[in-house]
Amino acid sequence: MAPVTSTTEADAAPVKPLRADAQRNYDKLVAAAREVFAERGAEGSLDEIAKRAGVGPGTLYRHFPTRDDLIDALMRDWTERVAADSVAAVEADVSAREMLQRWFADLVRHMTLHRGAAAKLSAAMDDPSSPIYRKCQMLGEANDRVITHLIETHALRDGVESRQVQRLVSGVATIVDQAELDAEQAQPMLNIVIDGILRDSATS
Amino acid sequence: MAPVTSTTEADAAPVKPLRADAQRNYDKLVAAAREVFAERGAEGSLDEIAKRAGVGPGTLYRHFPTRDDLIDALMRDWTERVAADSVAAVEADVSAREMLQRWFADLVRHMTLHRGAAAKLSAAMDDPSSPIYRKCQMLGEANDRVITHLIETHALRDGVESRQVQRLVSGVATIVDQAELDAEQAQPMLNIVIDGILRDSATS
DNA sequence: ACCTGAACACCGTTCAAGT
DNA sequence: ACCTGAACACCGTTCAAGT
Repeated sequence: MAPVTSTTEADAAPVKPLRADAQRNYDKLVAAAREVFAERGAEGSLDEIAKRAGVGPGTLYRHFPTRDDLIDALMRDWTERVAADSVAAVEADVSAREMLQRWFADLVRHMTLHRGAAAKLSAAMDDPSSPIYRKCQMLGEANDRVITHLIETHALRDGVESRQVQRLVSGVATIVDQAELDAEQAQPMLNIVIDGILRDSATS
Repeated sequence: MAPVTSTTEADAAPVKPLRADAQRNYDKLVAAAREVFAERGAEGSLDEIAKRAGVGPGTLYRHFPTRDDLIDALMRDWTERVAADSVAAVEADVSAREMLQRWFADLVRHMTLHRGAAAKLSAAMDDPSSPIYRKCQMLGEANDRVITHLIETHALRDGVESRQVQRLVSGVATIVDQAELDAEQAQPMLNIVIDGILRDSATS
């Protein structure tokens, strides 16, 4: 939620500058991909994306050799939003339980960017060769931020590892996505996870 | 594990008898599907399956109008194994924690029958129109058996619902599948779930 | 009643030709 | 340096013709 420092939405990516027409095509492809993935999910037709962007299929391949490269591009400002939410969670003046409830809800929401996104992110978590591996790392760092803070506060059980928590919540996000549940239906599952990592003293 | 009462492996399905050649093709298709799904996962080529079975593509469609009908057929004796494991878990003379550890490991193993199976089962859980919905219900009943037993033993926290537990463990199975983790790597996640549903008194 | 295989549609991917 | 679009390969799905 909190409107943290974020570089201005548009361009400014750390890639070498493109020719004007190439940049225009790049942007149109990303916009078209955002549309198609929103409608059809992560397996939406690449042909359709090229068509909507008004370019030939070869142009799509030149800019994005694989489908995941395209997904990665369309998540450019996503990372910042995730990080901002994790910072907001840590800085909030609430109980450990409430902090986890908010953060996990954020995590699930971010991972269900579009249909199939949660599954892709889950699979990429352990695959450094994936184009979206970096995005997963960022997600991991954001989760680390919250979990580490709670460990330092002695709110969590001994032995709780951030990585395991991330996997587990990713599993919840994937289920929410695949079974087309809405956000509220994730809460009971997340509460079990929270009870599973919170120290007994903090229990209801 | 326990070799519970199971009808003899082969035919004897409750469907109307097929003509001899049709039955032979049916069996060859199921066998070929088992192979291909084992190698390529749940999205393996149907063409390839027909080819390996030595039949035309039309024959595959006659017997199995959708991919999920084929998956359902190949899980015919799967249900019994799942049920048997849940009975064995309940009858085992072990602690609640150990019972859950065994049962959840069984559940994950059964759901990762082949690549993509866990995701399919998770999606079908809330979709009565799915050909494999019945399989999910059976899975649910097996899980109910264990969870209900533990509730009656007062081993679980108040408010724990079998359905939520099933979804959560399905999430773990899906992650295990997608990130290609092996069985042992699921244990830390499952332990969190167990801590999340076990009453405090039973904690390590 | 069941099977075959040609035919069609759709999609991903490549690449020669163009600017 | 980048784009186009034809061409190819592969796959799912249908259906007329056969037995």
